[in-house]
Amino acid sequence: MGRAPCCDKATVKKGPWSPEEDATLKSHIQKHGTGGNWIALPHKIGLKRCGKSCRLRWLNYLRPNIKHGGFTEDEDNLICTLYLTIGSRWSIIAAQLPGRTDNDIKNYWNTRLKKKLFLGKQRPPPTLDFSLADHEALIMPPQLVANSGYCNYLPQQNINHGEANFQHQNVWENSLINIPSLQLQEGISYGDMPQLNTAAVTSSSVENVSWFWT
DNA sequence: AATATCACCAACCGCACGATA
DNA sequence: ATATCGTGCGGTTGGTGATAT
Repeated sequence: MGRAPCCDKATVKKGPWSPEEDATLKSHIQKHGTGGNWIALPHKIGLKRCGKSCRLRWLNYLRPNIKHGGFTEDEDNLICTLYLTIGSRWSIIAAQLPGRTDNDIKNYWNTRLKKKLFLGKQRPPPTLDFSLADHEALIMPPQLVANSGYCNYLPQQNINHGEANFQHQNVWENSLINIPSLQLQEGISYGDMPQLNTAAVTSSSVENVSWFWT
């Protein structure tokens, strides 16, 4: 037996939100908060919506200080850098971009940035397939948390030698390296994109991560 | 002008996880 | 210890407008 659905799908309304629904939800949350229970919220305010749908609508659209569209070059670079570093962990990436939602960034990546970054390339970008513990170790050194910065991986050796070591380092102030530009400037084809050597990545040895050109 | 294809994005779905009874 | 529930997340879908043929 599967898990019980969170709402009655026969009676719940789906599809685009009307301005009236938006106003009802926004007004209630601004006055009373979510009440800590999204499932109960729609019943309480008379919306024929699933609680999850209300939560999504609030977080992605109605919440104050949400920015839509108009991504800057800096934001592009940060998204690309973080994606190449931690993969599709959109909530973590969104946390580095004030006013942006994970859904927005995910859509932006899937529809535009991926194409921009890998324009004309034959294969999709490499997936970074290593454990959660490794992700955490890679992206959350103490300095990173303290400074709300992020880490980066930079090539140490000549890329023509078939193997390049990327050294973990924190990136401060204006020292962010534009990975997409770097790849384009160096004329590296997609086939040269680094594949993560997962065997080289452990929580205890993240200072030097090896990548291999394929 | 009509049709097909593409691009974008809001919203849905199912799963995993943590809290709690 | 375990079952249940609510929440958060990432993947995917479907509607709509823009563009190409």
